[in-house]
Amino acid sequence: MKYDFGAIEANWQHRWEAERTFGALNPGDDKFDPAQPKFYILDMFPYPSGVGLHVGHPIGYIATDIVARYKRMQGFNVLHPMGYDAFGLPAEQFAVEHGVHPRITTEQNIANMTRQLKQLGLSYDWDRCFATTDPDYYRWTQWIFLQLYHSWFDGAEQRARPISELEQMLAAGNMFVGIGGDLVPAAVKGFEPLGGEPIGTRKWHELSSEQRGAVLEDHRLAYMAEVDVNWCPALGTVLANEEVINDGRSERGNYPVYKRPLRQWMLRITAYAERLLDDLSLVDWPEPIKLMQRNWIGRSEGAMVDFTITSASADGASRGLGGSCRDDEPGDIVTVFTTRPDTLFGATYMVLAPEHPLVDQVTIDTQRDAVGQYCRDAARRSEIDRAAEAKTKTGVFTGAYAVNPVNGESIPVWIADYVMMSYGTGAIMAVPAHDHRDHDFARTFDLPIIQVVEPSAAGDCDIRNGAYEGDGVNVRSANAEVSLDGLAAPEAKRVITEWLAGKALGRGQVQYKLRDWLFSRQRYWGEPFPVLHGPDGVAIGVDESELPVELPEMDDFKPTASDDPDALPQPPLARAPDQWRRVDRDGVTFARELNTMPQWAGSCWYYLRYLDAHNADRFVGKEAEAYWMSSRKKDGKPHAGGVDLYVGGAEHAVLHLLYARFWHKVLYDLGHVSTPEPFGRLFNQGYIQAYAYTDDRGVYVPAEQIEEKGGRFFHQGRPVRQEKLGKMGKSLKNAVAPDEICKHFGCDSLRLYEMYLGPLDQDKAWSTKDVVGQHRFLNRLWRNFVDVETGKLLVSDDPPGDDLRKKLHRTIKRVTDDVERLSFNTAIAALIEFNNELVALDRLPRQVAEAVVLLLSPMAPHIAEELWQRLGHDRSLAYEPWPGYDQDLLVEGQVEYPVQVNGKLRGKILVAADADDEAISQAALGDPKVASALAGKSIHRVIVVKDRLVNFVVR
RNA sequence: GGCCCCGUGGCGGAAUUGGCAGACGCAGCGGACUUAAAAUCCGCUGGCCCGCAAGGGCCGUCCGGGUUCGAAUCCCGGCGGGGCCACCA
Repeated sequence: MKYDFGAIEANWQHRWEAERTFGALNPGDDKFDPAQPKFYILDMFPYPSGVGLHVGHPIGYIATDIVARYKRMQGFNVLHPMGYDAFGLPAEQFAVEHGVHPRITTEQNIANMTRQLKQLGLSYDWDRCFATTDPDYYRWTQWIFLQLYHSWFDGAEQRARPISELEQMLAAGNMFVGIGGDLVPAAVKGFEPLGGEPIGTRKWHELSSEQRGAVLEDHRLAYMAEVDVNWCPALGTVLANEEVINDGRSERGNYPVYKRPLRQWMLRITAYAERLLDDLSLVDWPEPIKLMQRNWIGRSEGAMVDFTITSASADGASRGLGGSCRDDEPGDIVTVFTTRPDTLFGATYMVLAPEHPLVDQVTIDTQRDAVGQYCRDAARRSEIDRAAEAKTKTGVFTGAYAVNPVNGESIPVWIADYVMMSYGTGAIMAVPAHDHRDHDFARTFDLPIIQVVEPSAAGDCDIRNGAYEGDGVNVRSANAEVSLDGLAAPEAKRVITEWLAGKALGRGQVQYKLRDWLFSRQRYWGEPFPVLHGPDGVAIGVDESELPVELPEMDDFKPTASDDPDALPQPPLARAPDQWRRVDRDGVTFARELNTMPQWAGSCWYYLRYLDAHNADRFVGKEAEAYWMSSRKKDGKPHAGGVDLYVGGAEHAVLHLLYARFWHKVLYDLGHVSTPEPFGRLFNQGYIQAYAYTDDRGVYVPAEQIEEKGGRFFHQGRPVRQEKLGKMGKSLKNAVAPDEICKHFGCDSLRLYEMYLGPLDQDKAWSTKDVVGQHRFLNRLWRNFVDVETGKLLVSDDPPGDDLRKKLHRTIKRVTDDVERLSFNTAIAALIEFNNELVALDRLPRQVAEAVVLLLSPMAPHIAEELWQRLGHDRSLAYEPWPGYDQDLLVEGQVEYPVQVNGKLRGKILVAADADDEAISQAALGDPKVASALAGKSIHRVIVVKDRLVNFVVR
């Protein structure tokens, strides 16, 4: 009886589904065993794409499936779910292309992908499956949005709190509202911000209701604000910073993106910058991903420094040390952020970003036309153009001067697009001697360059050839009150920052690159905001009882795309029926928010919904959440808890993974989840790549139709060129569907092949012809168990011989260790090697046969289940205990030692395992080859490394 | 330009801690079975050299240096490939 993988795989997939073999039990369920440890293993869920899966997709799914099956056999209560991230641009674009409603195409795509996933024998608990587009799901996405909307971030306590508590504190007089809307705790008596002037704090009862609303709005974690957003006309929507790549193109589609001031929904992720940074120390993630998040958050320490602006006609230098003169004629103050306050004495000019709010105010009349022209040009260009022109510095003089507060020097104020409004204060002090960008600019416009740092290492540093940005000690850095001369940078920074703070001219400042998250999209296929706008323009959250706010049915759901940068975003929901858009509340007509949430909203919390996927009363039940998310580590160290193993591609390093951490922390602060981090351990699998082929016009031809002859490649008889390896997909025409492979070789072979390709975290090249190797292995294994002629089981009840038993136990150890460290390629190699040992046997001892089947089962579950059944078991092996090994059997009676002479291998000896060093070296000396290599030489030193080798050092 | 990762046979890779380089698989070659092919099975397979053979020698983990009794592994300097960021003050 041959190995009929087709019938076997279909049969077992059917049985698993019928018997609900992989259903996970929650606390409170029948037969739930609280003594079992839990293991939550999660894949990044896919978009239900129209073309379905190619063989590159499931590499991570197969890996997690192996771990899930292995953990079940280890006695864990395993949660291994799957779902679909179905809102968003790809689904909508697919629907638009096919002229079918996205709900329909999404459903079809989900059905097809589910079929494909099931065909791979993945042990998901399908009962917990959902799509982010299900109203039962996005109801809770909207609910979480409302939690954000109804919360504020308490900076003093570094946590989110209900906005009602802020209102109470303000009303009770425990908190004052500062001039800029900053909250000032009443406890800080005599609080004085910059400038040393008494702050105009107002009490809550002194504010009008509109002002109160505005103050609250200013502190909500979800808020509307007019900000410079990334507007992508070609996609017809605005985008988050994280969705804009190369500083000026959309991540999706690679279209140009323009900065436009627009009123949009924002999420206050910046409030969490410090915690998002700090808590990376709690999680077990790949270092490169942590680094990318750190870089994205972009913490830097420096100082804010105030410069007073004077007009060109005023004699700036006569004003003396800054600050003291402000009382009589308070000129405009421009605050700059710098990470190099130690170089303040070398600041020879100042630059404002073209978008800086004070540009108009500081510009003198004779420069107004030039400045206006320059700013308009800068605004018209997309950021990518600005980046492309980065080589040459451009700028325009405002005619104004600023007073350098440390030395009273009057320095010119320029406008230049190399300063970004989006970072720091949008204004810089320029130190051309010690910053290469400032240096370039100063050269271009012939501005003075003053060196204030002397390189500590004696060497010729000519500041006229370029900026010196390295270490050194300060020179020419003293005024009547403070001197930095002779100090190294860290000390100089500290001294000058203290001096500035003492004079109320500046203060130390921690700055982040992270921006608030732009959360509106002008799309149809997304979660509607649970928000209503009143006739007075004030937004209110809808009542929780009214959730979900369902998407209206619409025939025309297309986004309004344009190639005109000046076009304005048009949400498709503006075309929704009146009865959806208008809502009556107590006789007042409210309008629904017409934007929708971005793609990322649904994936920010899906891992929580799996825990309790059918809960109609809460986004997740408290008990289920506490059980599945709890930390397994009991070593007393702080640990993130959360998902025990999260596997997915590295492309989500700063998008999904940062957003989800942010939402999770808000939910944590509000008491809705029990762990500070969502994903305790993260693993990035590599991509499967494949060769692509181009014809003589450079057009890609389908890789599956390529024939190879003598190292050359042909498509329909014509020679084609093999391109570099690339990610599988439509554009390179190099995708291979798993369906084909399953049909030819079976999915067990496919699973083994994908895992055998190499280390899980590396990119690997697909080669269809190589799959046969794993297929041969399974055939060989089958023949070791089953007589192909008669179908009889080739198993005996005799115990295995000592030698075989040792080999078995060594194999158990190898496979166990390898699976533990996700090294599936070597685990499979160990099984192949052991199986090759079995070929020589007429009959397999039952003990050996059962152990081999169990060891193989996580990787090739179908053939394993079939053999397990033939070995006489009626139940699935999914919950059979994982084979253990006997330490004693791993120890050999005799150990083989390689013997080296001066590090070169000269012979091998067999020595009793308990032999001492002396006996080992004597045995080595007794080896004829070693003896001849040593002949005539004097032994200088003998190195014996236990269980490793012997090395004679001779002269 | 900055930061990070990686370079091992014809190919994918193994070598978990500085200790026998090339496990395992693909491809290739030779053989068995077959009318034949596929499938399957057995053997060989890093390079160069000596030998009829058994066997033996030298070289070898991108290149050049270094540390060490000993380096694919650690350090320094190149070269090549990949990733992330990119006027972030």
